[in-house]
Amino acid sequence: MTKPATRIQKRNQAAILSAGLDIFSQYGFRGSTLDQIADAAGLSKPNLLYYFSSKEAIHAALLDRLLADWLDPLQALDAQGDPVREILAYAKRKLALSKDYPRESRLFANEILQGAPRIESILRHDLKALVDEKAAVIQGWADAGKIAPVDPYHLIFSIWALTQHYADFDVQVRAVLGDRAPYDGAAVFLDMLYRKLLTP
Amino acid sequence: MTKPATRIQKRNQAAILSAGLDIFSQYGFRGSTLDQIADAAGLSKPNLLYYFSSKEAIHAALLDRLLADWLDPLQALDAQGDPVREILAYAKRKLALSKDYPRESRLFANEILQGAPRIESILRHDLKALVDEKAAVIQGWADAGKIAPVDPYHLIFSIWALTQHYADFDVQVRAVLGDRAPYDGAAVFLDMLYRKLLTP
DNA sequence: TCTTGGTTTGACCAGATGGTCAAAAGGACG
DNA sequence: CGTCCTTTTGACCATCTGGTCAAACCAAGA
Repeated sequence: MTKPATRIQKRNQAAILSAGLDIFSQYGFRGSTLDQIADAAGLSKPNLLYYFSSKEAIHAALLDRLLADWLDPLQALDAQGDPVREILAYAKRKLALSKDYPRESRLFANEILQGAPRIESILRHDLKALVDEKAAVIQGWADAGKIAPVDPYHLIFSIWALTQHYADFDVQVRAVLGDRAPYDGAAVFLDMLYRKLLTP
Repeated sequence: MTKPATRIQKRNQAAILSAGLDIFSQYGFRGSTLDQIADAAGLSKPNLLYYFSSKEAIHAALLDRLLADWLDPLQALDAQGDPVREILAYAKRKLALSKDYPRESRLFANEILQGAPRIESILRHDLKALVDEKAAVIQGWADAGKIAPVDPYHLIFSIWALTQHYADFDVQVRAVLGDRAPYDGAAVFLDMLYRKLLTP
């Protein structure tokens, strides 16, 4: 029996979550302050705490929303599909996530860097189970000779690393590339890399 | 005419830097406190401030020490050597850095995530110059047909991403792999990946 | 218009945080 | 032992930080 959120509630909650994402993704949980977030959201601190009961609550809401979207692309890897195409498509989806949701990627990176205190159990259970399942699929493809015999776990790690790098290390990438756009070259490079790696 | 550091100075400065590395690499600059660092170093806060004039000073000393070691492996990439062997050796050196100095890797990651306020100019100048130089070398190898025609910048990014991932996302990697050792499989995987990618 | 419930705010609080300082304690060396 | 310089500490401070609360403000329906 939860009452429907009012127009103002929706607007302010969205503003707070966006502001929280800005701040938390840059400074991590401990390094972020409610004043910063309230400022970024255009609200006073007590007003912010009217919508979320604590700093923790904002962070938790963001992590919740993140984790679903984060595991989704791997979930979609289809054991019945064409192996190389499936893996390339997964890499492409992850790269698109980095491009379109870099703040979410950095929020996740910050959480992991701090030792993942709030999501370690999710990593240990949900994430591990999902990766185990998909690794078995990839191992099956390798055993059947449909792709080159690669360690499926490190293959998945490599996709995470290569795609998230462009969001997490954005500042460094741009410092090196100057005014050239990162993501076009990245897409071409990743396509070639995985095509050559996976061809038996 | 700087006086030579005493035995006690050396011991305490080393303890402070190690403690600072522990804390800063986990929580970032803003999220770390002097009390935490003093605790980890086994000193009182005023005593800590007797050796380093401020929180900033500890952090700056760590970044200084880091950056030299960080650029070194790429510097060693030899235009006269065998192309594939040189690039593989670079990847191997970076992977060894991740394995042996994970705290340094995470310190760097934290700094970049926060927008690299303290090292952006170094990235823009020193790092960019070094990468430009080595990218030209790799481009030359590609043009000469000695390696496959890959974008040298994204090749270098990929080495950074793939190696640092094991240090920066250590918690996640271990959560997925369970008790299996990450670095042995990683070395084999990276070797195969770059061998297949670079073979013309 | 009045009422009612959601919304916003200023003032406030306890504890944390970066940093200071004078004084005490320790070590090395004649 | 006495001296001098280094090292350590307890007490302290201003500011920041997460969070509370009562009161004021506003929007919308009766």
